[in-house]
Parts: sequence; C-alpha cells; structure tokens
Amino acid sequence: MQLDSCNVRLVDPERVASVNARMPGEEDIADTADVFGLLGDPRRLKLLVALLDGELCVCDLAAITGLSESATSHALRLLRAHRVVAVRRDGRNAFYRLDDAHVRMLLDLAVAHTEHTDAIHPERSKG
Amino acid sequence: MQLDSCNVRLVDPERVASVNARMPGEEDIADTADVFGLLGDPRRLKLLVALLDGELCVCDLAAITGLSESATSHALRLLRAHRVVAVRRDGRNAFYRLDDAHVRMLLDLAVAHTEHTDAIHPERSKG
DNA sequence: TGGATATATGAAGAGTTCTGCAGATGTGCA
DNA sequence: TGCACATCTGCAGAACTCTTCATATATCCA
Repeated sequence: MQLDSCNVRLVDPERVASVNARMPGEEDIADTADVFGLLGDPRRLKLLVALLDGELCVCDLAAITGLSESATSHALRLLRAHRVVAVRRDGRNAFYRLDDAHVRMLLDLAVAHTEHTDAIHPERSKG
Repeated sequence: MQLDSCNVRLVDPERVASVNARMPGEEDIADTADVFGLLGDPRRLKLLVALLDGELCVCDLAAITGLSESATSHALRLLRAHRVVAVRRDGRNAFYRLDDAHVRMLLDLAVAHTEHTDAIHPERSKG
C-alpha cells in the first residue's frame, strides 16, 4: 500500500494517475452533473419527454404531467435557466420547446432504452 | 380553450392526447429519472467516470474523487443498490466496476460531449 | 379602461439527500 | 489468538429541493 501526495492510501497508483489524467475538469463534471440532475426528477423528465415531439404551452404541459400550473412554471423556469428549453410567447400563452441537442440525445436514448426493456420484459410496463 | 376530463384548460387537446399516448408509463419514467438522478451528483458522476476504464478499489476511488472513504462507500452502496456498479472482493479490498450498459452509454455520451464542447470552447475547460 | 385569463415569481414548509462520526464487520498476518 | 487494516453501516445534523400559497405581471377583449 502506498501514500499519495495528500497522504491517502493507494492500491494502484498508476491507474489512479491515468484515470486522473483522463478525468474531465471539475467544471465539466459539475456541468454534466447539472444536466443529469435536471433529468433526474420524474416530473421534469416527463415535461421534457413531452417536448420531444415539439412545443407545448404551460397549461398543456401541466395537464400532461399532472403538475399544478405553478409547479410546472417553476420547473420550466429551472430548465430555462439551464438553457435546456426555450420559450416562444404568443399572446397570453407561453410555448416551450427543447433547446439543447445533447439533452435531446439523452432523452431519446433513455426512451429507446425503456421501449427496448419493455420489449424484453413487457410485464414491467405500464403497471 | 377547452377543458379536459379533470377540468383542466387545454390549448391543444389533440397534441396532448398524442403526447400522452406516446408517453412511457409512470414506472418507466420513475426508473429512468432514478438513473439520471444517480448521475446527477458530481461526486457520484466522477466515481462512475473513473470506473469507465475498469475496476478500482474504494480507497483509490476516494483518492480520485477527493471524497472521504466513508462518503465513497456510502455513494458506492447507493450505486450498488441500483445495480449500476458491482463489487468484487479480494481480501480486504473491494473492487468496484460499472455493471450497467445503459449507464455506460450515457457516461460515454456525456464525456464525449464535454470533450467536444472543449474543442469548440477550450476556454471553458479545466478552469 | 376594467375584468378575466395565462404565466411568473417569492417565500415558506415538508421532505429528501449527503456527509461525517462512531462503531461494526470481515480479512490477513504475526 | 490478537491486532491492524479496508470497508461498511446507522445515525443525526446541515444543506438542498420541490411544492403550495399568495401575489405580481402581462395580455386580451368587452
């Protein structure tokens, strides 16, 4: 067992060094974790999946997710702050749409994965 | 403006119906959100990125992430409970590895995205 | 202009999450 | 067997998150 510069025990210092060399910077990790975190809430996730097909207004999003309109608006504000969605205002309505290609990719992948899982294990679906 | 079965205003009832028809079930949404949620913590994310190249023991993971060994162990326990990682015990050491192909895909995609973003905006990197 | 509608916002409370601490478990070696 | 080491676990406090409620803003229409 060896010690590193901070006096921590290491089993495989070479692997640790090579992993550290490949590791994205703290800021990249934080940004990426932020994105995953936004997708990590079932209601926000449902909002975003709803937007995969195109823009929807706040009240329709509220109806789809089962959230109150206030909660929907708060959620959308957060997503807007992170530039995951964008708004188009038309009269009294606000139409939200997905505005992040990376997030769209992650959502597509996730939805495809649940469909694939359902194809193998249909009993798990829509319980 | 129309009202749906629960007396909620709807702007575009047809779109709402078609989105609802495509929407994965609540359970699938919850499971998917769980996975994203696990990736949504920067320390856990760093743990998992470290494991992309192969297994590592708890103390090496602690050194890489800068977490205490206790916090590392707690995080790994959570990941283990969700079958995202698996353990191999060798004497006193516990070696963890990624054990979920879907999570690996998400991680690869995310790392590739940060590298791509860095290529376009190098000033954002490793600040 | 005034009232109704659609959305946005701030504050506060309930609930959840993460970490450190202390102690438990299990392994290896003298 | 007894001690050191590596990891695990329950608990409790701190920090964060999400929702609701009340209110604000902005738009449309009469």
